[in-house]
Parts: sequence; C-alpha cells; structure tokens
Amino acid sequence: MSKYPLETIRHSAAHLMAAAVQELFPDTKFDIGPATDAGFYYDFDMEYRLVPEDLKKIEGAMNKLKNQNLPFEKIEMSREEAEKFLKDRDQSYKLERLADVPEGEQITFYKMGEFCDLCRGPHVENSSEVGAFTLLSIAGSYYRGKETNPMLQRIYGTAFADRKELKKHLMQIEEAKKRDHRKLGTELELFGFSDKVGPGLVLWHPKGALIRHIIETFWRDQHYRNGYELLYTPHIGRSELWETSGHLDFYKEGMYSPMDIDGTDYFVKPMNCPFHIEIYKSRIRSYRELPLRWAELGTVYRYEKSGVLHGLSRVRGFTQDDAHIICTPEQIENEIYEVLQFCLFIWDAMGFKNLKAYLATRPEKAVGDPERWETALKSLEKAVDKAGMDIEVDEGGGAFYGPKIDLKLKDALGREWQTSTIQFDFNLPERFDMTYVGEDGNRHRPYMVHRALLGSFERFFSLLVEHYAGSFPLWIAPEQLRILPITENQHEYAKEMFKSLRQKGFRVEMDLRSESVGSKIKDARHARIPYMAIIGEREAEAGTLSVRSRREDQLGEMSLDDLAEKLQLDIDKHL
RNA sequence: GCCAAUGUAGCUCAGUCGGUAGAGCAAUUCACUCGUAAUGAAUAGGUCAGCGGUUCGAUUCCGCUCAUUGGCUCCA
Repeated sequence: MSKYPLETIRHSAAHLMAAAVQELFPDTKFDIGPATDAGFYYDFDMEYRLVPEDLKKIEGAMNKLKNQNLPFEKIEMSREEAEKFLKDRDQSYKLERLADVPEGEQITFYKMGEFCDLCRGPHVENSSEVGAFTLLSIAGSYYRGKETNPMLQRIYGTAFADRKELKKHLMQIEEAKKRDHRKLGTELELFGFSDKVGPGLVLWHPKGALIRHIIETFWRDQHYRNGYELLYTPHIGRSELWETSGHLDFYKEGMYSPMDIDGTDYFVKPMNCPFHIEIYKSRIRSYRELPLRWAELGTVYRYEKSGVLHGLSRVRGFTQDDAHIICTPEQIENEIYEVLQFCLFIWDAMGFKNLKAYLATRPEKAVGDPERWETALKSLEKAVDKAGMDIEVDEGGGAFYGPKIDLKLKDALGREWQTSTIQFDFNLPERFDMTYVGEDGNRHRPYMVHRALLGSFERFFSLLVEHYAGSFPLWIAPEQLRILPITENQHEYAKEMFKSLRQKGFRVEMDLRSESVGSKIKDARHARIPYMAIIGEREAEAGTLSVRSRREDQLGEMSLDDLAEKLQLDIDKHL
C-alpha cells in the first residue's frame, strides 16, 4: 500500500508524463492532465503527430525521471507572476486555465525536474513514488471538449501503487476484451454487420435472433401483466407529423433525408411518440380510461455520426422497448412508481443488479408549466426513494420538455451506457393538443411519460452478452442442450432422445459428426451450450443420458424425465 | 463530424525491401467407431477493403473513398 491515494499517484504520473513529453518535444504546449477512474491522461498541443511507438519512448523517459528521485516542489505565485511565467513559456492553454482560477484563490505550481505546471495538487513528494505506470493509447481531444476548438493530442495511461496491481489491472482489461460483445457476437454467431448493408445497421443471425425473440416474448408477456397494451406503428410518416411534433425543428440532424411519395415528403421515424399520440387522438378520451399505457417494440432510425458507432451499443437502426403513459395529474405519482418498479423487475429477471440512476432536473430553457415540473420531479424523486436506489442528480440536466430518470450500465470495458429512461414530456401534449374530458366535463391536458426499460434491444443485447460472457442463462440460451453420441451405433437412440426433448419444448441439437467425444465436448463448451448429454453404448442400453453442464460438472447418468425436470427447474430460475 | 491507427481466407494472424500470397482453427471429403476440453489424411477456400496514380509490373509506394478500432464531440 502506498501512503498516497490512487488519484494522487495517477495525477503525479500525468505530470511525470508531461515532463517526459517536454523533454522529448520541447515546443509542446500543455493543457491539463487529470487522474481518471481508470488512470490518467494529459492533453498536448504540438506540431509533431504522435505515433504509437512514441509511447515506449515517453515511457522510457518517464522511468528515467522517476529514477532520478526528483522532488515535486510546490511553488506559490501571485496571479501576475503566474501570468508572466506562462507567457514567457508561451503556454497559451495554461494561461486560459489560469484565468479560470477564481479570484482570491492561491495560485500554485508544481515543479518536478524541468517541468513546472500550473496545478492545484496534491502530488506525491518524490518522482520515485509515482508507482507503476504504463501508457496505453493516443487519442484526439478537443480543447475544453468543444467541437469548434482545436484538437489536442491526448495520451492515456494508467498507474498503480505497485507493479502487481498494475499487472492485475492490465490482465483485467485483457479478460474484459474477451467478453466484448463484438468479439463474442462473431464467435457465437449472434449478430453481424455488412459493409454492403451499411454501418450501424445490425444483422441478427439465427442464434442472436432467437435470444431476442425469447426476450421479446417475455417482455410482451410482462407488459400485459403490468397493464400495458401493445401497439404497432409504421416506420415512416409524413413531414406534417414531424412538423407538428417539432422534430423537424429540433431533431433534423438526427433524421434521414425524406423520401418523396406522390409529391409528399415522408421521413423514417427517429422516435415512436408521434404515432402513439395519433392513436390517442383518434377519438375523444375520457378520464375514465386513463391511465393509458401503450407499449411498442418500435424500430427507429437515427443518423449517428460515423465516429460514434460502436458494435451494438451505438447503432443507426434500433428497436426501442418504448412505451408512453398518458394519465391524469392525480395518477402521475403512482404511475412513475410503478414504471420504476417494473423496470427494476425486468432488469432483475435478466440478471442485472448494478444499475446507476441519474435524475435530470429543469434546465434554464424549458417548456411547460413550472408547477407540473415540480410535481413531475417530486414523483420521480419519490419513486427512486421508495426503490431505495442511489441516485446522482444532474441539476438542470433535463431535456427542455421535461425531467427524467436515466439508468446506466457499464460494459465489459467500463464504459457507461444509458439503458432505461423515464421521461416526462410537457412539449408533445401541447403541440398535438392532447386532451381528455375530466369528471367536470371540461377538457384537460394529460401528463405524458416516455419510458424505455431495456432502452433498445441492440444496446441491451450488447450488455447481456458481456454480462454473461456469452454463457446465457438456460431460459435464454439459444441452444440449451446438445446430444453427443459417442459412436455411430448410438445415432438412432440419440435421435429418439432428441425428438422427445424437442417435443417437450427444449432447444436441443445433436452432434452427429464422427469426432471423438472429447472433441465434441470441447466444441459444445466453446459454444457455451449449458448442458451436454453424452450417449454411449451403456446409456443406450440403460435408456439414460450422461449429463454434464458447461461449468464442467459431471452430473451423472439420468433418465429422460429426470433430465427434463432438471432443465425445467433451471429455466424457471429467473422468475 | 474531428484526431489517430488499422484493413491479407469464415475466424485469428504471418508475409511480400515492388515480380498476383501462407499458417492454425473452421468448412468439405475419405478413413477411423472412439467414454467426458482437439483421431488422422486429403481437398477446397483470396480481385491482399474499393477506386485512381506512379511503374515493364502494385497486395506492397502515393492519393482518394469506404469500413473498423481507440478517443473527442454528440446522443430528445
């Protein structure tokens, strides 16, 4: 254990790296170099374009500096001194950062060797205490994260107190890469992409499609049980619809170009809401029929910038497990509560527990009655509170049309992805003039809530694959059991067993190749088949099957009925 | 979209300092009929991402395009 927090070690490693970069590339202008969750980075501006080989050089220079036992000296300066210091060294980014330091705050620099950096600290006392570090990658990054600013060169690295921990971390990254859904998707033949079809457009292969089908069936069933009705709506709609909804004003960059049909422009839908609203508006609605809970597995298409596409996590065509809840003000609190409970139930059934909740409140520019915002926010807070979830509040981070709760999940490589969302909408009910007739005989404006539980099937599937590393629980495994006859003499008996198990509704396959049983087991394990049934002369004679699971357990010989019972018990586990 | 890297068989990758390519796994065929993580042999499989340029000749060098990867930005 080091006497310093990891953050201090990492931040100091960032300084060490900057010092090495200054040594190797003296014309470098420096921006900032913070510690992160997984390591550290530093942003540089220089003429020279860094190449991957440079990482080794820089790392070498860092090690040299480390071994010189250089002290980290804290230097206090007045604002004027600091300005002069940075101006003399032509550090324009640092000058701007200096201007951000609040008036009255002590300005400090940290000097280590030749490198002296505007910095709040703290640091380790001596370069020898930076611990074990390694540089990982080079990336571009806009200055201050703004697209219109120049792009700086960023180097990512990570540091730990000692070599052992660093090694452990690097091993973890390697392990995580093995469960990356993009890799497993190809290996297990779950899904794919085709250059001919286009980027961000998913092709669900049979096994992936089967899993999706199973989950969709479960999803529909649970929605019926929870008082939802299901809708189907078209994939395209006239421009007028999108004008009314406002999408053509504020979401046009996310939409694909219109197609001309009989002289009218039609747009592929980026969202399902306007269609659901049109169903709502197909007749006069009474308070007696509220709340309405309308769900749809709605496939939408959005233009996502080419650089952001990522496996199944960020695509251009995807299916949301969407629903809209339309209700009265009296009903809203309970509706929100139930949605959140339902949401957590679904995630739990899928085997996930570590969701992080984010609450986004009213931004400066917003539409809708402030009182309604207040009620909405309260109902969200209450629901989260009752569910006992930890929540991070993003003050002013809501959409202009309403507050929301988002749930996020981390992928195998630690990147966070938004999945569930529960959003109020004070905009569309106005734009479409949605009303219901109240008890008083007058027309009232209903509350409308958008929600998606899994988010989209594509993103959800990426998380599911990584969560289970491809070893899906039995109820969603595309192939639940594989029958492995030892020789051709058992083929007939194997086929009998196969037929019976299929009749009972299990997803079973046979491996009738003339391979050794060891080889068949290897392949079945590689395919993450939950159960294998081995059939040799002994079993064929006794009318049994020798069962083993992918977890390497030998489960022994059992009858067909016992096997079926065992499988069924395992299948029902998630409920 | 921006900064950078990469693109060779279905998959993982080697290779060619410019003379049209190779391995392992997978596939197919044949032999083997086998007891719990790899039986053997043979065969087939590639416009070396695409287009253009330089060259006697380009998979290799150059340019553009497309796609992927790592980031940034964005994500109603």
